[in-house]
Amino acid sequence: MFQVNYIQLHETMKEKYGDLHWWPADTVDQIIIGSILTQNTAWKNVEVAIKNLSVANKDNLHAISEMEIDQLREYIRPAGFFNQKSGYLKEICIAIEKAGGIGKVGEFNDQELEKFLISIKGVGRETMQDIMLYAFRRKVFVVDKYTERIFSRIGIIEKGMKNAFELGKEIEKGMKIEDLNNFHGEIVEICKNICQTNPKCNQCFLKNDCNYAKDFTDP
DNA sequence: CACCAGGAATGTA
DNA sequence: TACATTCATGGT
Repeated sequence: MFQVNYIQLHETMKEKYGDLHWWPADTVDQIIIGSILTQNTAWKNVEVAIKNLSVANKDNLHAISEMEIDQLREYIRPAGFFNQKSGYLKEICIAIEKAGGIGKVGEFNDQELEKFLISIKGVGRETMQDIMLYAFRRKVFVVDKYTERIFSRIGIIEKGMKNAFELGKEIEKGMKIEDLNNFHGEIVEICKNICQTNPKCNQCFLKNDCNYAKDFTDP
C-alpha cells in the first residue's frame, strides 16, 4: 500500500466533490450560530434549530444577544444540550456585540481573533477554528473528530508528528485558503456519507489508501 | 434497547 | 498533561 500525503488526499476528494462552498449557511451570523450548535451533534438537528430561529427572524447575533435565555432554549432544543448551548450562544453573541460587531472583530489580526474567540465560554479549539476559517476567512485548517478519524485510517500523520492537530499546523502553511475551506468540507462529507454510515469503509473511494479498509479485508 | 453525532467545561490524579 | 464525566435530542 502506497503512502498518500495530505495534498493527494485533498486532490482525490476535490475530484469527487468539486467546490463545496462551505460552510453550509446563508449568512456569517448563521455560520457562527451553527458552529456552536453542531458541537457533538448531528447536523440535521442543527438545521432544525437554525430554521426555528430563522422563521422567527432571530437567526442573527444581535437578536440572540438580547433574547431571553428561556426563549432561546426552546428555539434550539432540537440541537440537544440546549441548557448549555443557549448560554454559550448568547455569550458569544454578546461578546461580539461588545467588541463592536462582526465588522470590528473582522479587523483583528489572526492572533488577536484566536485569543478573543477562545476566551469565550463555549468556544473550544474546533469551534474557534470553524469561525476563524469560515466566518472570518482566515488561513486555518479545522481539526475535528472526522479529521482525526480520516487521518488515522489513511495513515498520513507524518513521522515526528503526534496527532492530526500538529499535521494541521503544517497543512495551514502549505495550502491556500480556498483549499483549506474545501479540504475540511470534503472530510466532513466523506465521513458523513461513507465512513459513518458504512463503518467498514468497504465502499469508500479511498479504500486503497485506507488502513481501516485494509484491516477489513484481513481475516 | 444501545449507540452515536462536525465538542467543551469541569474535575481528578 | 492526560483521562473521565456530563450535557440531551433524534436517527439508525
